Amino acid sequence: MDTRRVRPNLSLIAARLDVSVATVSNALSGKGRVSPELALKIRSAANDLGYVPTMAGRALRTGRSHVLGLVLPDIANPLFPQIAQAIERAAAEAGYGVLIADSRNEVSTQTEAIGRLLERGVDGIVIVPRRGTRVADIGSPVAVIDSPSTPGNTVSADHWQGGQAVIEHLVALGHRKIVLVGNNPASNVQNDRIGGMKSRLPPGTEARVIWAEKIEAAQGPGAPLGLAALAREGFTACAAVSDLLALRALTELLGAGVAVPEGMSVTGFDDLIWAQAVRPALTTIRMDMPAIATVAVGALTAAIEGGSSGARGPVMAPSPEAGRVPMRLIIRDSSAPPGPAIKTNTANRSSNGGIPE
Amino acid sequence: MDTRRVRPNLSLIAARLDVSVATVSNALSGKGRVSPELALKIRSAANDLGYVPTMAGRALRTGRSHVLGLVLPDIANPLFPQIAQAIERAAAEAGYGVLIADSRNEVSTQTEAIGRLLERGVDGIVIVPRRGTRVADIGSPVAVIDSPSTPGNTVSADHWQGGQAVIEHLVALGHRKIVLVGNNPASNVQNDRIGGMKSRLPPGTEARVIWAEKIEAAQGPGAPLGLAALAREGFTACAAVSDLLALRALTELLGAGVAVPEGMSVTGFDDLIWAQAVRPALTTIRMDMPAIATVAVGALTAAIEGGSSGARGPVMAPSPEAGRVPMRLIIRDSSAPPGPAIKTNTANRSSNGGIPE
DNA sequence: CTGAAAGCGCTTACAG
DNA sequence: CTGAAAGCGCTTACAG
Repeated sequence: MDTRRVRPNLSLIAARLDVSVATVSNALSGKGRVSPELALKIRSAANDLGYVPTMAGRALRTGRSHVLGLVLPDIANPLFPQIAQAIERAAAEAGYGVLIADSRNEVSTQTEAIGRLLERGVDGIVIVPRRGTRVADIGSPVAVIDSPSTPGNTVSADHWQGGQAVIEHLVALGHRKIVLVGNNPASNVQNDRIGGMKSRLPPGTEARVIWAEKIEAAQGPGAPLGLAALAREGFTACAAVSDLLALRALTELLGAGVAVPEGMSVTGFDDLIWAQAVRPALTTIRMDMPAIATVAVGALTAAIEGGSSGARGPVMAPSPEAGRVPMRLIIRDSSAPPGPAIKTNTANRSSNGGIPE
Repeated sequence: MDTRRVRPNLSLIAARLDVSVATVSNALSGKGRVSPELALKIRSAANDLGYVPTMAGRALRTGRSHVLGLVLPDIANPLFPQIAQAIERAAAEAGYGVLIADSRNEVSTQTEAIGRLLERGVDGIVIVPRRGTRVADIGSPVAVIDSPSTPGNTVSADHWQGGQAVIEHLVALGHRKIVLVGNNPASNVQNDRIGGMKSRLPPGTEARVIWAEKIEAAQGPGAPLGLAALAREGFTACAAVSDLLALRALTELLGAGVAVPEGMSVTGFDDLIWAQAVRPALTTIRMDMPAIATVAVGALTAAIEGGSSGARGPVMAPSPEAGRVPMRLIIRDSSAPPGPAIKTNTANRSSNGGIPE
């Protein structure tokens, strides 16, 4: 009754048309060793039967799975959707699937995760390390996103340039006393961002760097960053190394009665989903994930399909600079010129703070 | 020179030990048809050679890839990390890999994505639809997370119960006038959450439902939700259907000078990463993703490995109720008893709002 | 232009 | 307990 009980294969098509499987294979792969008429007939038969090539067969024969692995040592990282989406698209475009693996931020699990991926026969691996864990030669093409490990196989956002763009923006708005807010001073990415910021401070400007983890270590978890006090000292802007920190800064300032951006401008990094949800919406700077993914996947597929000796181990940009993708500033409402002696956001508010007596 | 030039296979091991590949296969798969001593020798040889089974060969022979597909129609959804992590873990535990596919929130792309996954030979698919798009029978086991499609193949957080838990919490704190904040009235999930909230309002309490999209449609994009005015009307708490909305509510309130939680308590939904980053940290309610993933993956693997007729098409809970996983309330600082006539958060603030004159 | 054959690495009846 | 053989679906020299 059910005509398509079994999944059709090349033999079925061949039998239907009374030709050989080799010819069917050649016709379908379009290598052009088949007469146009026959090829047409074969293709339409394949279509009618709902033929879908079995990857296992192809993979076994060719030695290529056309699957890439994506290792996220910190899958809880809120950047993950952007990364996964970009990699998946770039891979799909290149004819590859993406197998994910979570290494739960542990080195041992990362090794395991890579192993599992390799067992599943991935042709190459994209790794996004949290800290710059050095990725050993795994005997397969590897592309590292965002933290240099083995030189030459890394692509990354240009965090330094991103930091510069933020400061240029704030300085152009007229800010002269700026707080730079980091979380963890041991992070390469954060140091790059802050380094870039510092490098663009014109003479006559003042910057103060604060690290959230240090503050918490000293004053206990959840301790306030003390930005309201800095506002009182005359700082008019605060540039955070992440949207998460910017969010914390923003709510802390608003809660302390410092209006944003009038009392203090706030900027973030990464343009995560909530940057647009807060009020004021967050000025931030965004990685060009599609570009980064294209570089990573492109390097991988080149190594895979190029074959031979180059196909094993790290691939990618020969110089560390080559793999740096510029970041883009996105200006929203949380940054503005320093307030003209605006005291606070009392304008929107009844004298008792909007709470009925 | 390089001893492990080629990837070792069963034949290599067999040759090394002068036994048949069948025996090697049996020894390694531990089916117990081999004498203990031989099995031991084979296993150690396999180990020495660094043998890793080739999935393509196994898949071709057994017809099982041991890979599951994960279709995210909205990969940009901030819940994605939680979902992907939970599914990946549950799958890995069951011996399956996870291939991701992004359908970019379009129906046509969703069909394509499923097709790509099927071509790659996945044994089953987990789908997380954004709206309740009905998933057609694709001839493979399917588990749907979160939006009922074909009845009986869905697992979901119990959004209704989650809404109830939020209101119970607020009512217990003493709130009697509560704003319920939704985004899109067409969303099943949001309606479930709000429905649950309403169902737990005791007599004598008052609730007002507002929908962000409606407000924006009427007053333009980015229009304020008007929560400060509601605070003035005597509302003391605001329960949002998502952390994103709660974040918007929180910043809007703080910006308007209404202290949180003193002037108004705020609660969210989902416990996304930023719920802990804001000040005050957000009281919210969390889906039990690991449990949901376990149900989804378990149903899939049962259908796959159970084989026979049940292996095709939707699988899972027979009744719509069976697949409902309870949500858990997480109490943080943004909810508290209604302020005892606290006016605003002036305590932390100099009279001019922290801005130097 | 077309086909017969070999083989990728594995597992599974089946025979001994 | 062990092995010889077949076959999963595909592609690729090779021969005609």
